[in-house]
Amino acid sequence: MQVSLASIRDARGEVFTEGCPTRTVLDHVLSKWGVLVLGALTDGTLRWGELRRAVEGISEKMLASTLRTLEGDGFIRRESFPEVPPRVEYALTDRGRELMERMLPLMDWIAANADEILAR
Amino acid sequence: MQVSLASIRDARGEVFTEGCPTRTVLDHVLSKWGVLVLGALTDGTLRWGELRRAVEGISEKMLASTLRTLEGDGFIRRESFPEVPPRVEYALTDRGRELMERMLPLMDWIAANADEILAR
DNA sequence: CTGTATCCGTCGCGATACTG
DNA sequence: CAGTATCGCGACGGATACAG
Repeated sequence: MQVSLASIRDARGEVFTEGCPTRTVLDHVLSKWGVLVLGALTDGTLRWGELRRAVEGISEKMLASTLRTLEGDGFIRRESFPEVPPRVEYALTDRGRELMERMLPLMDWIAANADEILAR
Repeated sequence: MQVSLASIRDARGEVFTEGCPTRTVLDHVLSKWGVLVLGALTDGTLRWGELRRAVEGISEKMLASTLRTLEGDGFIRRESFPEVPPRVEYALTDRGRELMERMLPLMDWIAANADEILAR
């Protein structure tokens, strides 16, 4: 079971240098609420209210903030419809789907092993 | 490019329920410093001091705390040698390697795309 | 060298109220 | 329905000093 991170190390052998853009993206994408929001959007478009209910426990403030960050990074797309009452839909972009293709195996493994990991 | 999270949804269609063990493991493993420490250990054993230097910017307090959490979850193993001066080595366990097998493609993709993602 | 203990700032985040 | 504005607290985490 050979695993290596060599391809993403810099010249000094460091993983993700401080101040490096990678750290920022890592923080956005792997944040407490970021992963859950991205996960919720993985199998389809959701409206604001649906998202709020799907990501159990998230506050409106954090949902808004997380959505704006992920939209700013181009992982999700916001589409608002000029109706009454208002309707706004959120969905993964192509970039977001690329990301989730890599994230899903990880979340899947964690979901499958969480109980055993915490059993102690 | 079809992607789905259906396998890890619960009966109510929610992703990771609040209070679920999965959320805890997610927080440990995807924490700001957790990913970097795990990443640093990915291609081999490191001593405390090496780890501190490899994970640029981490404080001693957070390094200690992160290591204890990840050790508690069984992702890393701590081995201390009764020498003077003291020597302590940290390495991934089998479980840790299983985790990193799933995490590395993600980190790799992020490292490769971070610049473009933040370019705006 | 490998940590632990303590202090203490800040800011992440939740709660609440309010608006288009 | 889909958010924004404001307040306030608690804990996350950095700096420093000290210990084994």
